Amino acid sequence: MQNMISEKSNIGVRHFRAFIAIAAEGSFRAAAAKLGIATSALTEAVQAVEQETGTQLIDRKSRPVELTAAGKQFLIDCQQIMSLHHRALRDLSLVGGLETGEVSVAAAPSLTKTLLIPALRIFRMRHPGIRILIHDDVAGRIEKMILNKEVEFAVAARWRPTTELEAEPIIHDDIGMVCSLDHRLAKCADVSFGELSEETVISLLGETGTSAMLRRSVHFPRSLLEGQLQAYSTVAQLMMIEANLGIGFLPRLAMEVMGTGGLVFVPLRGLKLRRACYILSERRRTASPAAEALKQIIRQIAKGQDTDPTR
Amino acid sequence: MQNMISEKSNIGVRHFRAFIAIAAEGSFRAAAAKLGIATSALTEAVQAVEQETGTQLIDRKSRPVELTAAGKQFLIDCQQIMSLHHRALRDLSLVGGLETGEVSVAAAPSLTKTLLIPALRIFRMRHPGIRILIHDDVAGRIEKMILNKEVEFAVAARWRPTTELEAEPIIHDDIGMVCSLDHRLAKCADVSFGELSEETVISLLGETGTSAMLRRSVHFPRSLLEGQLQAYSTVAQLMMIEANLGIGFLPRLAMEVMGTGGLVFVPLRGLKLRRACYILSERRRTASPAAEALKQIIRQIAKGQDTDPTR
DNA sequence: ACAGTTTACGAAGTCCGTAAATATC
DNA sequence: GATATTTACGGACTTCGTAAACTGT
Repeated sequence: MQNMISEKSNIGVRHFRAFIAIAAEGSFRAAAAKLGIATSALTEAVQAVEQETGTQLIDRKSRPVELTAAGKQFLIDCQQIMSLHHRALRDLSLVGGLETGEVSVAAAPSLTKTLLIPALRIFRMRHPGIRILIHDDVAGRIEKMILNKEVEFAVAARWRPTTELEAEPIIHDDIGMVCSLDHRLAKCADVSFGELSEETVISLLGETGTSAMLRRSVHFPRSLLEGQLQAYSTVAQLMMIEANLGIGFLPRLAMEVMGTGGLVFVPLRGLKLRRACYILSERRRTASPAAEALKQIIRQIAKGQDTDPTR
Repeated sequence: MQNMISEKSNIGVRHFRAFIAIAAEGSFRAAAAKLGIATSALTEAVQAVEQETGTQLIDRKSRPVELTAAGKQFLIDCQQIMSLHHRALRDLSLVGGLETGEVSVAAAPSLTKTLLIPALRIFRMRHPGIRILIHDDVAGRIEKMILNKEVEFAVAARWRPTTELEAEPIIHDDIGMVCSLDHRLAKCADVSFGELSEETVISLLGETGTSAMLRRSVHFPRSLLEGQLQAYSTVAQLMMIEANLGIGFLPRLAMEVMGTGGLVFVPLRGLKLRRACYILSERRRTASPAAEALKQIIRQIAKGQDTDPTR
């Protein structure tokens, strides 16, 4: 007798289904009807198991046919296997069908409010079973989180171009002066650097994407780069600006982090600075269906929000 | 999307095996080598699952290929299913392979010692994993035990022919006089009824297979039918005979219940009475492999023991 | 006799191998 | 450019249906 039992066996779910149906119906005929196949197929299936294991499962010498002792034990095993089989495939289908699962995203704070949150509102409605984990952090951290697989993708400006990351541009964000509604320049359509020489500048500590961009611009005055007041976070910076302690240079969307409140965005006259924002993903890694769905919604939202008329 | 997930799905152990191997080896190629099939078969198998569930299991855009989150969960399910699958078929094979299981037999006391016990000695050696349950009882009870499915089969003389029971003759058992070694007739080659007229007869209470047979025989003297001493069981009857309290009329094999001790079997001159002993089974019911194996051994033993030279 | 099961055989589908194309590193 | 995976396609094996033979009530 071959002892390779089940290692290379052809016995599969088909046989289990057949046997379970016969056991349940008490007859090959009824089971065949229930499964929608011919009785000969059932005969063949049961015989295959019996031959392979050398054990009779069903006693046909009685009507109605009756399970042998071994068959009764095997039936329990079959039912358990089929139950697991069913659950495994159903769970898998739910993931693919976006009915369950999880997606974790990182987002720059500036994009969280305008882009990610509106996208999430739609996504939640469409796929209420999917859990979403948001990590909002600064640009440098975000890229690391993707590479560490802590998040599946991110919505952020690009920090340092890496070959490991794929960046799909989705929205453009103008950089300009931000001040309080109460500021003397709040009502201007735009502002020149000459008008700003007396202003208190509130900047961020250390290097950020925006500060790097400003420094790279030959037109932007060096004197305005380092602020008299420096905040650690964008939120602190904006709170100070809102309190009219000074002005700052920020992307428009970053300003909107603070809500519709007392802040005004004033473009810089003669200097069109804009940063591109991207969906950042790890290269050579396929997004989960949930992540892909969320990305798609983000693209839609971004299309509507983008300040670039060429898109 | 079709929601008949797994109800009629073709996903089976083949797919699970393929996926598990790929996950374990981290590569289609290595998995194919391990399973001894072509990589294209693995591609096909994984794609089938992915298509059916609409969920990607493996991220091929990286080397080595990597399971997706859904794939990792599915892997656990696959392993569990395959483990059950393996165990179910192995258990079944063990039963068929007579490595485990149980068989219950009834036997007439007279046949237990000469037939069943020698058979069991062989059976135990060949199939030590099989549990055996022996019910020794009188003929009338034995048949009921078969019909009640308390035992799978019995070794006994036939009691009342029933259509429900199948009787396979295996051994013939001469009926003769049994007396103590110390009895005056103990050394005779045979004995006539005339020599027995003075003897004390020890019989069994009520009707037994043997007494019915003796009564049916026109040559057997009516005076010897009812004993002066009557015992309830064959053992008690034989003990009294051994104590030389009288003689009895019994089948030879029944006498041997008492061991090689102080009893002698003396044929009846001019009267060849013999009972047939059978393997009794329920009609239209297939024996378990263990039962069939035991039956086969019993047949072998019976062949050697049978007093009928025509067999 | 009748209903149920098995056998025989042929059609359709599944599985798997070869080899060429494509993708990743 | 080397290694890995997928695609295309064809042959062998499985699976299943039909119909006839067989078995049990």
